[in-house]
Amino acid sequence: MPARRPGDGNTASAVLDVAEKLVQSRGFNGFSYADVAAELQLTKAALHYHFAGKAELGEALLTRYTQRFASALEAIGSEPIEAPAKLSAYAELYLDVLERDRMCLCGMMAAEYQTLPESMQAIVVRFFLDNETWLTSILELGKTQGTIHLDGSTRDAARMIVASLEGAMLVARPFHDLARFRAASDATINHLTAR
Amino acid sequence: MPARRPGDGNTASAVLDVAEKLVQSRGFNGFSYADVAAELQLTKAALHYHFAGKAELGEALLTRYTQRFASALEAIGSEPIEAPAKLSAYAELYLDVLERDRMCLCGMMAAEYQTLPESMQAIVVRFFLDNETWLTSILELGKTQGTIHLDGSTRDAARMIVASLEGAMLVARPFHDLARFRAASDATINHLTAR
DNA sequence: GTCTATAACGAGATAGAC
DNA sequence: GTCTATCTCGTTATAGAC
Repeated sequence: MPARRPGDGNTASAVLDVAEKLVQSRGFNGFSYADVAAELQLTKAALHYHFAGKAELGEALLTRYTQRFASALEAIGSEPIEAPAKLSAYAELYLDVLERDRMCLCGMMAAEYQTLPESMQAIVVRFFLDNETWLTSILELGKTQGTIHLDGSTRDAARMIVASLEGAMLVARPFHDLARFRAASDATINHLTAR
Repeated sequence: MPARRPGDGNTASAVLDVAEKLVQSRGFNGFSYADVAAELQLTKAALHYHFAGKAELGEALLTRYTQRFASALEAIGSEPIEAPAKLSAYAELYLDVLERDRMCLCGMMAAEYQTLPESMQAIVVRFFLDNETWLTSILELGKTQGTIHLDGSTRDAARMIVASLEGAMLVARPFHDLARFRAASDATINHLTAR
């Protein structure tokens, strides 16, 4: 990943990188154009050229993030591993974020949900729905394989996984404690694994 | 709960009520003195008399919230019911918050953690530690009673409960869906209950 | 694409009258 | 305890030069 140079056509992407980091650590209401501009040694006006307003920047952030996440899910889905391993790989995605001392972008925005423009709210909601749908399919696969055992519905279990991992990130971050996340993550996955 | 009248000595408490609602729904960085003043038909200057600055207001909010929560835990601890019932009562505390379309005050502030004054950060961290300690004692009780079965440590299980419930609130709120919370909450509690 | 300059607004906060 | 008035600063955003 080469460093950005003025006018090299990668500015928009560099802006997204910096803004993403700021939102994931400080929240959408906790950062400003000035913060991004300072870090990239640009002016606020230059940012407005690339992203007309904060809402547009937020939409772009969410769109890129959710697409990346969807690609990661697709990759995990294609791996020739059993369902429990796919769930562990899923949890790893969250851990990767936490390791950089960040909150899930959509988890952060779920907290700030009521203050977001509608265009952004819609993307946040869809992120969670898509995660649930993907997890549901993995859980179904596990049931077929006999590697996953569930008491209730696969949809409910999928929702529980999302909630547990998002909550584990939320709580672990103030403690700077990856072990806190791992414990919650492992307990969640393990208890779904057939005995 | 009688309505507040100017100068009746309940203004500080009324300010806390309004600010608490605003923080729980919009976040600490998502509300302003102007919002509180408007709702109470006061001026911003009057608020500054009661709470010198936003940091002091935030500390007061957290202190009151955590004390109330601690009282609720003490009450549940004293009830003559078995450990699983105590855990259900614990989950009810979260549901009560969600029913008013609010996030846990400390869960919200955990998201915004990096932007908070240190005085507030310390209270947020202690809230989670106190919850874990209380839950750990309940889980120990359950093990003694034979009503709770755990694979790992009581401390890890306590942390998992906190994370799951906070995460379930976080995700359920954008959907305005109490059932989403209940499903995650029930699954979490039930799987700890001895079979 | 990026800049300077500035507009327009809202934020947290303070002084001093009542 | 509450007010009016004001201050200062940071925010989003725009106009227009380069």
